[in-house]
Amino acid sequence: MLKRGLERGEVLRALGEVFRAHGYEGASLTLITEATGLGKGSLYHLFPGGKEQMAAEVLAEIDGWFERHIFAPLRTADDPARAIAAMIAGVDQYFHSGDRVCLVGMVALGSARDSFAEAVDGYFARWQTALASLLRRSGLTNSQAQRRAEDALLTIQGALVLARARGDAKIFRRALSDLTARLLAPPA
Amino acid sequence: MLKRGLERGEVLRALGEVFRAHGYEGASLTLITEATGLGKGSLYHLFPGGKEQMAAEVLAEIDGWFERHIFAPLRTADDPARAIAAMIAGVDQYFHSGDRVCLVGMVALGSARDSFAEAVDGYFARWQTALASLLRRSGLTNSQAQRRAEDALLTIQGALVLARARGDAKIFRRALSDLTARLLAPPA
DNA sequence: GGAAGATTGTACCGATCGGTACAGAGAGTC
DNA sequence: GACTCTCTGTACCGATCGGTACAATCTTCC
Repeated sequence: MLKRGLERGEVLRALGEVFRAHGYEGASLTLITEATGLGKGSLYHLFPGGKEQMAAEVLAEIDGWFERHIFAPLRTADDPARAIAAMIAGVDQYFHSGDRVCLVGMVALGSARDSFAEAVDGYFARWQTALASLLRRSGLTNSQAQRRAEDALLTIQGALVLARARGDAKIFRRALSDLTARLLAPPA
Repeated sequence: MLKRGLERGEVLRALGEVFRAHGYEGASLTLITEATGLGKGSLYHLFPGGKEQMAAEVLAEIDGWFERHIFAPLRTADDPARAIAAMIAGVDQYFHSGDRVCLVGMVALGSARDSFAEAVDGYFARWQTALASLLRRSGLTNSQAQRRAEDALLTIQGALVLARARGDAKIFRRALSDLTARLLAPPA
């Protein structure tokens, strides 16, 4: 059991924030011990694989969250409009309306990408497939659905980058609102 | 004068590739000396401000390239369709059709953001303003033009992230092609 | 209470970090 | 050739990096 009842999930959440704030290479063990309140001894006891294992588990936890809250609902929903609204709401919540950065996207851009290529690709691939399957059920052809899902993912990532770059979270909310309309539009 | 006739511009270009490949924090002086062929002595002679100055000058050089090849033409063009096509072609060229990452976007996401906040914000702000001015001349209202320009920047950034994440540069080309159509569409 | 195992803080490791000092090589000028 | 000034390679700096070793401390169960 962990000291002070700290669960592994809480540790992972703290780790996630450190990686988000400083990137994989920038997240030093000093920063990590500060953020988690855990000494090196505890850290390496929990994660014998070191920083790489920490990052891998953080990515897996993020993936799990999206799987439960975003991907799975998309696959099973029967009302497209409601499902899309729910996805957008979930995304808005997860990214704190643009104040929070996407760790998966960050890793993809950095040099740590190669170490986590599979996790990164899988995350976006499953998201796109889940969204496309919903769009197909709403009347789009397979290729239309794939393309529109790709557009959705790329819009979310771009909005996070631009919002961060310009220090204006409203950019993210505007993009999400436009995206909702674009996803619900009738097939061209 | 530089050894072997190496110009400062060439050094900056090599530096840019190192920063792109490893991020600001990941670009160690060892990596930098290898990429530029310059020892520490030369490096610190050329850039007394160290890594931070190197990154600042690289960002400035990128900014200059976009200013000359993208922003300025947008401001003075009289044929919107041609100007937009030229911008898209320039962007496609600069980012090697999706194989190259946007250093400005990368810096924006990383923890080095605060050090270069002004440069990062200015780059996107001038791009958006230049594009919006063209769109206004093509018949859009000011707010429509601003919003559509914002969408363009975010789409480009997102496409670069997603293409990188999925290891598929075609995503970038598709996004640019769709973006062209969206920019040329009549006002809603 | 005492054995066993999980958990922890601390000291320490070699490697590498960004940066400095400085002697000397190279080029230009007279 | 000698003086100047620009440029460069190398040795070195303290700090920090990710990671390991290990003894001390807690829990748990008997």
